[in-house]
Amino acid sequence: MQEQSDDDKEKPLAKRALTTQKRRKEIVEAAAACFITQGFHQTSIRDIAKRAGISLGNLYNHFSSKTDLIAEIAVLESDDQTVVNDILSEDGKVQDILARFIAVHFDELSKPENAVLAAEITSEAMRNPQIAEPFLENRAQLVARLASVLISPDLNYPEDTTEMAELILTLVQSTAARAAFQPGRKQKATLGALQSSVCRLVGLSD
Amino acid sequence: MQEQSDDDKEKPLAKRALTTQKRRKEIVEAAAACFITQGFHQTSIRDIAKRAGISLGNLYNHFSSKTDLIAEIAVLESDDQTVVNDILSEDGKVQDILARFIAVHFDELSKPENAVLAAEITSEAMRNPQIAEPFLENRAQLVARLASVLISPDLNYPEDTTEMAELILTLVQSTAARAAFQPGRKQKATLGALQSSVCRLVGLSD
DNA sequence: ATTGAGTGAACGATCGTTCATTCAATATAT
DNA sequence: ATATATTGAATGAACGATCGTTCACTCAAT
Repeated sequence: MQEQSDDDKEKPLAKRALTTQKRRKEIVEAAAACFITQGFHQTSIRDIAKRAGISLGNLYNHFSSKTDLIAEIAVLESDDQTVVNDILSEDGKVQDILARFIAVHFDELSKPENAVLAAEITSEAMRNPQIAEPFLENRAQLVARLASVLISPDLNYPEDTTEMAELILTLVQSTAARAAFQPGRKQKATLGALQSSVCRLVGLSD
Repeated sequence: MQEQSDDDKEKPLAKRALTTQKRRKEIVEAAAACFITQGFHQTSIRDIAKRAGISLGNLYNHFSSKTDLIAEIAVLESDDQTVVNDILSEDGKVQDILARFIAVHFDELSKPENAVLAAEITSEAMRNPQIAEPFLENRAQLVARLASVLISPDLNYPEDTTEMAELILTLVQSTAARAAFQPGRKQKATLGALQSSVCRLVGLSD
């Protein structure tokens, strides 16, 4: 994997920058793991450094403060919603799109790690504007997409679609969080109830 | 207010025990206030003592540890659900009971202080069994009551009422939490959407 | 020669908790 | 009723641990 071309000046991503990028990612993943098991404010910088396998001082070469790290995690977690956002943008019958959206979003958020991290972020966002901003921005985007799906077909739906989209999103996310600590078998039943509930809300047959 | 009866021995609640009880309550209220603005783990014992207007050492005469205080707050907050529990036990038409339940529960949980504290407790309960236990117990009780309301009338409802009760409770609580940070005017619209949504879920006309 | 990742000691602040002590309220003995 | 002993609320200093952050320094990559 040796490359020595003449115009390498435009690609200064040498060994140095590459490992730096990798190291940064390792730190973020270690931090996320710590935050999930211990929570934001019960996790120390030393915990994260130890888990990432680096020294205490070196962590500060990649992140200037603990707050910055928390913010980064919050942003990355919110960005994971890109997948479900894409589903809502696909073509197809409304009931199919909704069903897929609910199933995928539910599956993701009912994983205990994600549920715990989401709860931590939610709690933190209520107090820390730096966390609330990306959190609310991503949510607004998701609501807008979902609302557009609710308009598109000819479901007789004269009401405020944005309000309904907010309500449905809230329902899906919080139901998934609740299901995260149920046994796997009951989870399927909860997902089923959720699916038919949303259908009922938007005026579709189950 | 002097009372000197013969059988006063059975009522040894003298000045001492009374002020102790009062002081304990003051500490709990101070702690709750601190937890709301700073969160559990960003609040120090010194913060609480200062807010309660007592010394650091004296706080330990009333609570043996910070964890105990957090647990006490969590229990008291969950016990506030007694009001809505009573509403569900009243007699009357199902739609009226449901509407009252939703309105009262929503109003309570959409107060920012309560929303913040609830989020804090939820997050903590996922990690701390001492918090999760009373939290889940009270919730189960509320779900049971709500489920019994869903059975009682002759709404054609062959499905699992407990699952539906869980879903409705989740919807009401999380919608209220979301509304807590909306302007007051939008809150009313959200409550309206919530009311009609629940009606639709249980098969009632709006 | 310069840069920046990497290290661990060190710093000052703050944490939860314990401690010795004071003092008013209560219980007991006279 | 008076004197005495005991209790427990109240205080703030003190302790050891841990916190987030900084620092001087090494060394490989540029």
